[in-house]
Amino acid sequence: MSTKTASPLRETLEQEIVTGQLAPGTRLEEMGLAERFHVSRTPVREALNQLASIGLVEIRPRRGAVVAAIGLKQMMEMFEVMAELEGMCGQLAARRMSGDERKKLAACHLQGQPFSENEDHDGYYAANVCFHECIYQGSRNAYLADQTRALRNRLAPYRRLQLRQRQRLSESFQEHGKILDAITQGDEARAKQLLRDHVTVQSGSFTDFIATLPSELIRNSA
Amino acid sequence: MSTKTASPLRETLEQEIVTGQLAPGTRLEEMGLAERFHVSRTPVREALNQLASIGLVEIRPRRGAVVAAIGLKQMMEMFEVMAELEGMCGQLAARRMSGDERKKLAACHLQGQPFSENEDHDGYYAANVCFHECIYQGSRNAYLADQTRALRNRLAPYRRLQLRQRQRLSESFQEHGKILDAITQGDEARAKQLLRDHVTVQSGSFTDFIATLPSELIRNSA
DNA sequence: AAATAGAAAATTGTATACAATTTAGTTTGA
DNA sequence: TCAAACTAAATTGTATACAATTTTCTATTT
Repeated sequence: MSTKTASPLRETLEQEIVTGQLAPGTRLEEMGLAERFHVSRTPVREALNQLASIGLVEIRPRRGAVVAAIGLKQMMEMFEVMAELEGMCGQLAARRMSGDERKKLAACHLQGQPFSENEDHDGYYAANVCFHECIYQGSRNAYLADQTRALRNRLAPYRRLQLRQRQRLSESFQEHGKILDAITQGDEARAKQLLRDHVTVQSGSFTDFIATLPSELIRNSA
Repeated sequence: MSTKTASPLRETLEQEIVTGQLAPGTRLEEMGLAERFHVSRTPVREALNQLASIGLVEIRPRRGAVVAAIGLKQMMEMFEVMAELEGMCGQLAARRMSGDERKKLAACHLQGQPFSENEDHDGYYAANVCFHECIYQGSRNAYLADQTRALRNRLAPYRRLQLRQRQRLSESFQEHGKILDAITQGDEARAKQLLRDHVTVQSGSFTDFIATLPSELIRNSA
């Protein structure tokens, strides 16, 4: 909505939430944010509204805004949807990607190799985003890409922790290799299945994933 | 966000957009809406923000808000996603619905029969919503249900027109019957496929659908 | 007469002021 | 000493005022 003030504000907060700088459950007081960004409460409220609409913050009427803490049930639900959307992206990408796009995807993949070998989590995280972004674009469905990206961002604070597990990096990299093959060969069904699995169970059991999450990040009674 | 004022305002506007009372492309001036609802511009802006986040209105910075007009390309993209989400709902519903829920779905289905036979479009539309809502609930995935419902609402102004086509009602009713069967029998794959087709091509060609849309409703250059 | 430039009006974005509700702190009672 | 109730402070929701940009209308020139 707002152009000059509220928009950068939204982006900054979104970034901090997605990266985990602002942990789920953190209170977001309008006055505090207004002072921090040297603006009035009005654009702050707009930004919070927008973040609430994405689901990144939760606004309880008359009781302020907090960084959204996702309950266990809801998180499983979101991963279930995420898997399907990622799978769909992969399927469409396998069908529709141009030759150049396939080459670029391969390049993105290789770019992650050194990070994977050196266990550079932050580096691999960036390469990982790039790889998946390529697939989103390749689906040739901008709306699907937007939705999938939004959900990925919303789950990012949790997925990020997951990638910190030992050996998760090399596993992820190997899976990317298989996905790249399937897409390169135009094998829609296989690309879909691989991407679905890649996201959901992340090659290990979902229970393992849950077990590694700090309990503070999970809302207890929701 | 806001409780007393902005929330009902949002619901009213959303309803009017979804039902087509406010046609795509209609300008939404803040002052005008403020006077109409006897409130200030502040809650109006909040409501518009929320509607923009759902995608029901488009806000161009410094240039006001209009009811979102979906371009042809984007509409096809959204239908593609919608089909997948509906199919997923059907698949999960076939797997997870309780006996009672299946009975309720059957009841919803039968409820639409008279409307279908009498060509009562408004009546059938309501029954149709009920039928699909049952499936959403049955997926036991509240997040998926929310997303699917939101997309359905966003496409509602266009789908509504489609249902007005001759014989579309009885076709839809017959398809519902098959879907009900698949879900009742727990045939996940078939339920998924049937619901996918039900949404997308709507049993006829997508081109036919496009051809029946008034050109005013489609944004020409986007 | 048409087109362009300028000015005025209207509309959006932001800030501030006010009202209402919630939360926290203190006091009083059992 | 603990609990409950009342008061005060803080925070959110709404309204209004002001600033900035866009749009429209008019006037002048070609």
